[in-house]
Amino acid sequence: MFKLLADYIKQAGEIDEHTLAFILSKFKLIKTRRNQILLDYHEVCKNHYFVNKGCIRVFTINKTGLETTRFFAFEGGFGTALPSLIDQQPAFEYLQTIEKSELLTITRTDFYSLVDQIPQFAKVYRHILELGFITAQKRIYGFQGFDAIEKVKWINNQYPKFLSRISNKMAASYLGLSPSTLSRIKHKL
Amino acid sequence: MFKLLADYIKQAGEIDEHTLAFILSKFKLIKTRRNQILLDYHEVCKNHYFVNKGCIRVFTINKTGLETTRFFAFEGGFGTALPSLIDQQPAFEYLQTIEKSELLTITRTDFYSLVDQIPQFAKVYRHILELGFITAQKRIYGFQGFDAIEKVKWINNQYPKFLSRISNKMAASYLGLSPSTLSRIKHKL
DNA sequence: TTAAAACGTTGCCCTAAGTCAACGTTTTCA
DNA sequence: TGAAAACGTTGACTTAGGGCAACGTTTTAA
Repeated sequence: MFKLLADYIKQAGEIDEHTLAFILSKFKLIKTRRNQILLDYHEVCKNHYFVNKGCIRVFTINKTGLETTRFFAFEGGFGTALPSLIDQQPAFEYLQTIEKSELLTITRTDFYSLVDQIPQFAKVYRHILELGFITAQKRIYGFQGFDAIEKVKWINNQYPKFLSRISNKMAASYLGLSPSTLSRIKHKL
Repeated sequence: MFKLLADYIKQAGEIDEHTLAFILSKFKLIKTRRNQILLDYHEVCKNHYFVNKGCIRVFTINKTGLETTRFFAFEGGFGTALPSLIDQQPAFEYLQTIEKSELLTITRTDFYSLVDQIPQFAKVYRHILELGFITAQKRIYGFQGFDAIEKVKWINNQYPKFLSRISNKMAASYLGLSPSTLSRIKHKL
């Protein structure tokens, strides 16, 4: 049950079994349904989630009702409303499992206690942040100056299973396209 | 000369004068010209820069010759090609001072030594990453589903001096607009 | 289990924003 | 300091992709 998470932690640096077990003891398994909301728009985020199975989507809805997907966390990755978790302001975004999922969750308090007390876990957090930053950068990089076809090729390249795993609507809202445009392009490719 | 940087470090947490002085001793002042390139496209990034005066622009040019600006670092902020600095791969982006600038620079080696040896500096790095991540997120957030006018209002809101300080061309390449469109919108507002 | 709601795809039309070009202004650098 | 290059602005034209609607399919939930 903790294998994926243990691997994730180990990859950030050497760690003894005892410390690892202590870290893991702070995580709790939760099972969620398809389309279950983990965090509502106006809530302050209090948990970090590691995806053991399934997928977390981070998305928002603006005043005109347009839905925008910011991020997907798949098996073996962390997902949360990080800005809200960091500064404890309302999230202004939703967290949702878009498939039946198994998540390992840790409270914000426990998470930052581990960061402050256990140097190896500080490294893990550093790794999460570095990866998050690079991912966000790549996305800006990947999107600016790309037309619709290039965006779709880009996502196929970054994560080949993306379009078959994610619904047309959510994929479109991630890529910044209308569902109809994405549908037409998939047909064309 | 080190005042801004010292303030930046102090804001991440309590620090004694001696440790602070040790950290500062690793930074070196460099003065740069307008439009001076600090890092070339295929180079691996070896330095982190703190902007004391002036402005660093991070940008890239794709195969069709289109220039895209990823980030501006102004006075009191850090700027570098962070993905390249982290993983020591070629940057595929440029660093440039777009105004006559004064930068406090530290080598990658010294930077990560400080991160590993001095807990307070690890906090500074954590802060840089958290801020970078949130900034990148806000930008994706701010841009998706926005039309040209909304983007311009957004940037005026985020950083009111932006359009007067940054050239039309660079501002357009940051906002993902053509220079003509940005020019027309500025006229309209 | 089934009625209702949501989704995917496609056609038609429209509009926001890009391209290109012209021209005056500003910046560069030899 | 002055010629050349780059930039900003504006007009005329073009086009990528969004909006809307229709309709069949899939999903939801009572």
